Amino acid sequence: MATRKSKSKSKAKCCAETPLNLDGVSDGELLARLAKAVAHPARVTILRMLIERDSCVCGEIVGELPLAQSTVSQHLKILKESGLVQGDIDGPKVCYCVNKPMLKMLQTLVAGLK
Amino acid sequence: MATRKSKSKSKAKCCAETPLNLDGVSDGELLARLAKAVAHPARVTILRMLIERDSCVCGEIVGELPLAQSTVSQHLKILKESGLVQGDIDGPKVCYCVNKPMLKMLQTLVAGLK
DNA sequence: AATGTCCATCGTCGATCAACGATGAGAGGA
DNA sequence: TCCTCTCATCGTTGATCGACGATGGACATT
Repeated sequence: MATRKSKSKSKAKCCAETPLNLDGVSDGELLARLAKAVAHPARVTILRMLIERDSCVCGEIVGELPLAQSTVSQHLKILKESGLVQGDIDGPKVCYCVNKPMLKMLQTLVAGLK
Repeated sequence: MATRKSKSKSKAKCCAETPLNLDGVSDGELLARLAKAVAHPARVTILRMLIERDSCVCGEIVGELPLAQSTVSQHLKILKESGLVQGDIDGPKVCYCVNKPMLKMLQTLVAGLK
């Protein structure tokens, strides 16, 4: 599958949509959680990178950050746990992309502070 | 400077506006900092309380949260350090209010994630 | 002057974060 | 098969957070 690596639908959204189930979480707590996920410069960078390109392989992220691979993986894990990001396995690589509904939720909650 | 006493009971904005000097801080770092300030449910509650009422005495905040006074004071300190909130001494009390330009900045940065 | 109220700060303790190297699991390519 | 590449996870270390009680300072009232 040599064609798989650079081919797989240039701007493809690799990730299936997640319906973002929010169990009994108040929106205050949800805002706090999402804010916490964004509360680190490296994670802001990662998030922006994933937004700019529609999806992104983990290795590219590591390549652009002055951090060890394991550290980047940790940040990605935090972003995934927050729901802002999801990742799908694509062969030996892992493709990450933004969970847009969750990002929208964050934006709505922050915009609602007024 | 005459009546800066405790008579200012009404919805007075007790706080002078701060020009929010952001020296060499990238907007990614700024977003991370502001997000960190919001990244706790108690601080979200405090922020919303300060937004709802135009200003708020510290004691009222303590009265509405299930936390010790010292803990609330810590959260207020974090919010102040982030620039999202400012506090002015008004006699024996301390009046807190939201720094609207900074809140607006947070909203702009989050809304810019797209 | 003495007292009471309001709030910030200190010191502490357990929990979590942030970073790293090392190791391991999967998927291809040789 | 064996090896390489990619990524997640483990284990560790130092720093920071989050909570509390206790202390102390500034101010108003007595």
